Amino acid sequence: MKSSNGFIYPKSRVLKASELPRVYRTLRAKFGSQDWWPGDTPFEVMVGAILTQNAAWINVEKAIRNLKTERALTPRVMQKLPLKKLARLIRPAGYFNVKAGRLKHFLSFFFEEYGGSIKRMAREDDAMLREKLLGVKGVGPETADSILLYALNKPFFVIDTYTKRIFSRHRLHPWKKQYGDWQGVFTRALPIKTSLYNDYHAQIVALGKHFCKTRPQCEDCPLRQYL
DNA sequence: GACCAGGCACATC
DNA sequence: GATGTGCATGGT
Repeated sequence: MKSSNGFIYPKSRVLKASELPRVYRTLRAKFGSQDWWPGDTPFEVMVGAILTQNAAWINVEKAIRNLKTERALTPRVMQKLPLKKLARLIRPAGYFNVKAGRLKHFLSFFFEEYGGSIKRMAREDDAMLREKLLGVKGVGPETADSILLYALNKPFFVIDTYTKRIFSRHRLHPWKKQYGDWQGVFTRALPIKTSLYNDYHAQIVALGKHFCKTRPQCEDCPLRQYL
């Protein structure tokens, strides 16, 4: 199987969805509990979820550090911050003009719907909250689910590029490959449990970062046994 | 200098 | 409904 980065992967058997719990245990045994998301407060997690869109996390950290230095990592302060200044602070995260706008859109939503209160937001009905988040310009399915899962501890499984890449390689993918189809594969195979969804996605990212990118031939990939 | 990284909106077919 | 494109920095 040839990947987008040009490497030839070993041909895999078809991984079954019913094996996903065991795959998790394998990853967990290799990487240990990941204890995600890296963020001090729910608001920081939400901001990080927008900033990390198609960006390397190391660069997101720089942007967040800038916001902290300016004491701008609170809803009220960030909302008052001029768009240009916000863009300048988050510059290292890339697409800074776009993302500054997206943060502003999110803040408007956050204040209009919940008065800038995480607690009030968390009291919203789960499915309704997801719909509302998806209505915010700049918040797509992955960002919405990241916010729901990692900022608000609600059971929504996050699908990202790593997930699609890794499990496609093991030939486990939905017939249609839209976000919701992918999500269904995992939620149908796993118990609905926030802590599991949380750590499973974190394990996938750990795997994606350390193996499928830097060691694409997978001599020592923890999932090699499933090929 | 090319390629990639924890996406999304929008245009076009 | 699928596919293509713009957005942009910083590391490899």
